[in-house]
Amino acid sequence: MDLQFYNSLSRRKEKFIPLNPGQAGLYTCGPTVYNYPHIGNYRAYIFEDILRRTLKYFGLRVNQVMNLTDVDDKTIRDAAKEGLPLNQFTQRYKDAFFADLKTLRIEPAEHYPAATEHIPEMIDLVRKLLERKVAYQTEDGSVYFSISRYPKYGCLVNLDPQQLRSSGRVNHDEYDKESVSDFALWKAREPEDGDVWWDSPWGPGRPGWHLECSAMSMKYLGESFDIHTGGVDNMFPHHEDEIAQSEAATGRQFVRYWLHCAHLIVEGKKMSKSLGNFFTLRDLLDKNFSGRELRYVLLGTHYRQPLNFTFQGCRDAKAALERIDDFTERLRRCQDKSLEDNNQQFKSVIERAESDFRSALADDLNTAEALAALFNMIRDVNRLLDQNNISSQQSNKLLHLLSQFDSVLGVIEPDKKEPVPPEIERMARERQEARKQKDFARADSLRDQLTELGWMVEDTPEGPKLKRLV
RNA sequence: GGCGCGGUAGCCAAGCGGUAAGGCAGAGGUCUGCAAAACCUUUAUCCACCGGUUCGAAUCCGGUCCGCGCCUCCA
Repeated sequence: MDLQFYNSLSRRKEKFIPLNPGQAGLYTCGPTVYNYPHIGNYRAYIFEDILRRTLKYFGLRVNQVMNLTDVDDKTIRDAAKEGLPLNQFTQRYKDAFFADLKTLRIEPAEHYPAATEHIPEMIDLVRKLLERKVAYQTEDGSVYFSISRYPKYGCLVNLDPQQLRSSGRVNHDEYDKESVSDFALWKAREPEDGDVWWDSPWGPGRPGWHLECSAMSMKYLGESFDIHTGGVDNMFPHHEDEIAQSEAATGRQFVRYWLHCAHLIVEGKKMSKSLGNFFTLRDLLDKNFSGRELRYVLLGTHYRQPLNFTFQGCRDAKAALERIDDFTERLRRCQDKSLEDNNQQFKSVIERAESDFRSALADDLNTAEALAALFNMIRDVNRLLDQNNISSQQSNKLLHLLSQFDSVLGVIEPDKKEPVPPEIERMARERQEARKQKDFARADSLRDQLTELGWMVEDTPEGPKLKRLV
């Protein structure tokens, strides 16, 4: 099955045909590093991670660029509030971001360009736009993009430029824009900016918000590239403006496929600090949920569907993952038994799983369905396992298949297990001894003691198994 | 007001023209010394509501109600 994605540009699913066969250029909107990201942000990053991993699963070489926005109104404002130099302030959040990526098992991108390190590229772009007369300079030394000189404006979000209302949010310093909807390419230095400014042909200032993404994506991926992603809220104005300024500068199509992921709500309500339902990854870890569990929760809903995040959902995820863990553990312990010839049956289980999994992902990254394919396989194989009808060679094959699935999902591999303390081990052995003597009262009392210490013991045909209670 | 998304079992959630995936939870059973795990059976005659198109609709069209997002710096 061919890979297809829902392209926001055309509002329909389209077969994915990369610009260069066998490769995919991917620009994923990254964090503005002025704060710790919340779980909604992570929904976007995990969606982007699934996209990346799926492209690889389908044999494409991926070149992913994720920007770090380390200069904008908020970074400047908050750094000043804390009396820190901008780069020192943003470094804290960059570090936290990368730590979180690890916790969430998000694969690193090939490039993480920071806006502050690409000022010259941005200035070049502004220069080009001025040359092409789609931008103009104002008296204070700012440069704006002129929407009226770019007829295609609004193609992504289907907005009528005439209808853009002038919101009350227009800054006092933008009074000399030709049109309220024109957006800043370069912002002249203001007193509040402190020492955050760069020299430019138009005087000291800093880049406009959208400029970095155009400049950096084109630098690393070329003037025209395959895929650009972000949250739906970024479609306007951010992505719309990116398209305008990039295509006006190059005369070429900027991005071929735009993918946007929907938002996350919490217990049916919009996440907001005032409602007290605003969570960072740290908050979840403090509540004893793992990154793996959050990742699983986020994979359960298709990325273009609003996701209702609940703590019940996190608990459900825990249980579902335990089912996966029990299964992989069972495969690892699997030993050859007296086997009937089950090759035909085994083959059909594997084939169905593989093809269902593959077509689920191919169809616009349907992770919910991919997960269903995984669980169907688990049930089928458990059935064979119950009949002692899986050879060790077959179980190895299955473990290999699971790791292939996990190269996309990133949730199958268990978290590092706490080693079993010797004392616990000893008690389990003692209990096993008691069971052999048919001293079940003693065996059960030992099991109760183990439970109290936080360990569950399960008796399996291969001997007792200890599980940490969570 | 404009543009757009959604309402599917107790909860989460796929499916988007051919007769309801999957996970969690619940009930009964098999297995087990007892458990746990696993497996089996079971849990929506029905997909917000009302009309229409069709041999056939949760899926398409129109309308109604409800929830949500964006409309200049929020994933």
